[in-house]
Amino acid sequence: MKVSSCYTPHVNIFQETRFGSEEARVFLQNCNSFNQLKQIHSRIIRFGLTHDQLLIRKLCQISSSYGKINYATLVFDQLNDPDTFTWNVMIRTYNTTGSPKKALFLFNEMLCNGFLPDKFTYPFVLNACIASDFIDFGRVTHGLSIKMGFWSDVYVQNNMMNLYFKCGKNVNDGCKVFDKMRVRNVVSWTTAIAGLIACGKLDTAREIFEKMPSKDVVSWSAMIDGYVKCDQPIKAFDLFKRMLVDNVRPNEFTLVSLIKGCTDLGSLKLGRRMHDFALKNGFELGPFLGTALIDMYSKCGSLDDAVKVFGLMQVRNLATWNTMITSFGVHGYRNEVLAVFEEMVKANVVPDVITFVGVLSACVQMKSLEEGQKYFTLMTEHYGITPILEHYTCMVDLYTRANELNEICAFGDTISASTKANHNVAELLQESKLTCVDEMEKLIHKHCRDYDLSDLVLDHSATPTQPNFIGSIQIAS
DNA sequence: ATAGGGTTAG
Repeated sequence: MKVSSCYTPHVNIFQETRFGSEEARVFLQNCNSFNQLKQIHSRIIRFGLTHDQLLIRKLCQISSSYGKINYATLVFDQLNDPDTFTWNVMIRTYNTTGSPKKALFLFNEMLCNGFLPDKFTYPFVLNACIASDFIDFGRVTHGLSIKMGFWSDVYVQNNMMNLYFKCGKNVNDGCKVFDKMRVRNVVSWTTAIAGLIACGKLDTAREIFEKMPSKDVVSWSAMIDGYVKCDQPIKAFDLFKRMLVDNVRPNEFTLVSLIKGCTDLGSLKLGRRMHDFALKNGFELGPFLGTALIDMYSKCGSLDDAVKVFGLMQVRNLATWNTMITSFGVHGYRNEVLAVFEEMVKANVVPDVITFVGVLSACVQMKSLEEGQKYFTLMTEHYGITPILEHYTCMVDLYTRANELNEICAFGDTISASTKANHNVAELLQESKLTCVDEMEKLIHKHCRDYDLSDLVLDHSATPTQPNFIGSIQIAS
């Protein structure tokens, strides 16, 4: 046995014996992982360099950039004199790690300690206000930004507009901000369009869209998605065709909206067409695109294709699993529902309320009280999920079949206590009958027309690496 | 270092 080939010497990134502020700075500059950062940090402590505020600030900033908010907070607390940049970094990281309220607390602390925000601080803070649904905090910030002279910054104004549209659902205030802006960029226009679409002002949004001096993918996608959301998929596809003519390359967002439009139309033909478009143009089957396709195929009647897409997906998220589970359920494949559920658990994906609606419904289809009880207990005790009306409805169904009167009565009390008066169980049950395939088909024929994209000519030889690949798509005249 | 658009639901 050759010992030498097995022996790998321990690699130490710190070869120098001397480790001063200068060396630490260089190491931090070249640091490219959180683990390395921790090693450098421990060196800094061991060599007594913690008095160097610049080093500590850098440590804080870099750990933030890795999203390690707890670590960053510990470091931040050791700073005697954090600069505005570092405050900003901390506020942003609290936002991106899902604690927008803490971001606002930090902003408050920043002001109390006499630190002045700069033009970067406001966008972070406004985002935190939106995420926390704190419109009043946002208004105060608005006033502050004016007092401090940062009002004219486009970033500040765009975020302000977003606050009023999104958080306050306040069309007037949002539009006021937009009107008052002297300089607008694509984001300003798109924010206004998206804001108006939430508030239901689709026509006004379209007017602004047409006035836009230059539109990018996001602007087109926002408008397209608006039509899909407002139940006007045909208009969405018309816009999509115009977008291609304008040589704007669609992205995953655009396609997901359009596929949703196919689902709403119930058009398998158009859905396949969009899938084909995605494949031919080299789109990856990411969790959003894939999930939208699974849902489309399932609801348009082709469970086989839904399963195929699911099988091809490299990255799946919770919605992907839920959609597959629900799809099997709707099509009556209860054993598959449970199989997919077990696979999901094995893949370490934590199920949620929706997952168990699918799972318990499958138990009802199997008429298996035993399975139902098993999963109900798993849901409440192992996953700590509070049951919703749909879960109770399944359990009542199972207990009724088994003639377990005591259980039914117990559930009856729970349901009465936990649901609002306007929840009508009978209505829900009535609606659920629509999932029977015959009814679905009737509905589709009644309400949906097959929209044809045959005038859209796709060049199959186009490859995603060609930057101007859209140029190969023509609209036949 | 900052901003706008997306999928699932008995």
